[in-house]
Amino acid sequence: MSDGLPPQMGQSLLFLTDEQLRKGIEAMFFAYRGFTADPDRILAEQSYGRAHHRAIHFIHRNPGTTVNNLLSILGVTKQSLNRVLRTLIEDGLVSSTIGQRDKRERHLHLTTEGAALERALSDAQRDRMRAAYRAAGPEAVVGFRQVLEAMMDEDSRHHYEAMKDRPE
Amino acid sequence: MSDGLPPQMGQSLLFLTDEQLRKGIEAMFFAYRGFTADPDRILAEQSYGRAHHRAIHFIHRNPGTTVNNLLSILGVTKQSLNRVLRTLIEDGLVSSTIGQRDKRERHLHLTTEGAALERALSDAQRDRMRAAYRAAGPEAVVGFRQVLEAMMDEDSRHHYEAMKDRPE
DNA sequence: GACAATACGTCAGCTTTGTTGACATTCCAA
DNA sequence: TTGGAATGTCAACAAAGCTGACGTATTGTC
Repeated sequence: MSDGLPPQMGQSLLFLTDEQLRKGIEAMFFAYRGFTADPDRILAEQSYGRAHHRAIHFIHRNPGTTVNNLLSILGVTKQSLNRVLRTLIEDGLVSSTIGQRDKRERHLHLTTEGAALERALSDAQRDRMRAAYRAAGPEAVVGFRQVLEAMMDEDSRHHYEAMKDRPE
Repeated sequence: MSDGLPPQMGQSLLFLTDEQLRKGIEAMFFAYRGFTADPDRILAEQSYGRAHHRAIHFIHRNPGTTVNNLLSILGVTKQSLNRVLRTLIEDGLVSSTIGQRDKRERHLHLTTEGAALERALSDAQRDRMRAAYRAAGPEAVVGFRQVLEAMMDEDSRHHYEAMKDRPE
């Protein structure tokens, strides 16, 4: 064990050492900061926060979604989401319309103004993601997504898969 | 443009489409939830939060670090860090000793008890990361890390690189 | 038609974790 | 030696999460 590795570990499993895993954990931590940095700057100008960004993103991706559905995607309580949603509706970024089939439901859409903010936010976030993709190359991108998908909870994976191949 | 792609885009740049970038963004969002889920459960039992986890992790990785240095790694205000640090010191998980050379500085170490919690937290997080690595395979892991590193801010990358190859 | 369940909104109150501002202590350099 | 910079602490506030309770409208079921 003079090499610091369990003796039964062959060359093929070197990527599973605690050392490698620790690097992955720290990379995830630092990268997530970069991931949110650019949208955060835009949001701060309008005194919105990350919670608003998440709501806007998933309403954009699921036009007409109900509050309940959004709740299960975001994984927060309705009280928490409601606070965010209320300000977005008051500010005219999101519209809430009573359901036709089921009048208890509210269907959520981005207004023109909401879509404009969504675009600004996702442009900023995509720019960084594009730079990272370009720097790392196409094969790295495949691996990136594979590891991320394998890291998700069951629930998250369901939501992710459901939206994954839906056109923009 | 009947394929929905800009005509100048060759096969080699398909991984840079907005569609691909969006999938990466959503994968990052959902994966980060999984990434923090297991430690969060352990922390909740002791009425600690993610901020405590981060402090414990980086004190473990940088024994004897000063508050200021920890501050720049974590990227929060000193007041915010101080609150977390105070509870950890009161609870006997972290020791704070006045600097010999510069008496303004405090040097931070994990106590035996603090190291035990650190172990529990990182074991849980490593388990999930290991499962994801194993599922995705070694080549995917290389790509995963490459994209994450390219996504970091300058500051984060410096901190990451400084700790990267330091033994556990 | 009565009644339980569902969907949504809201009030109140608490926690965690971020922020700014004010302040004490310590060090260093002019 | 003294004034400014650096380090860390206390106080107060804000964003965004949480639980619990409750009201209202609507739907579905017995």
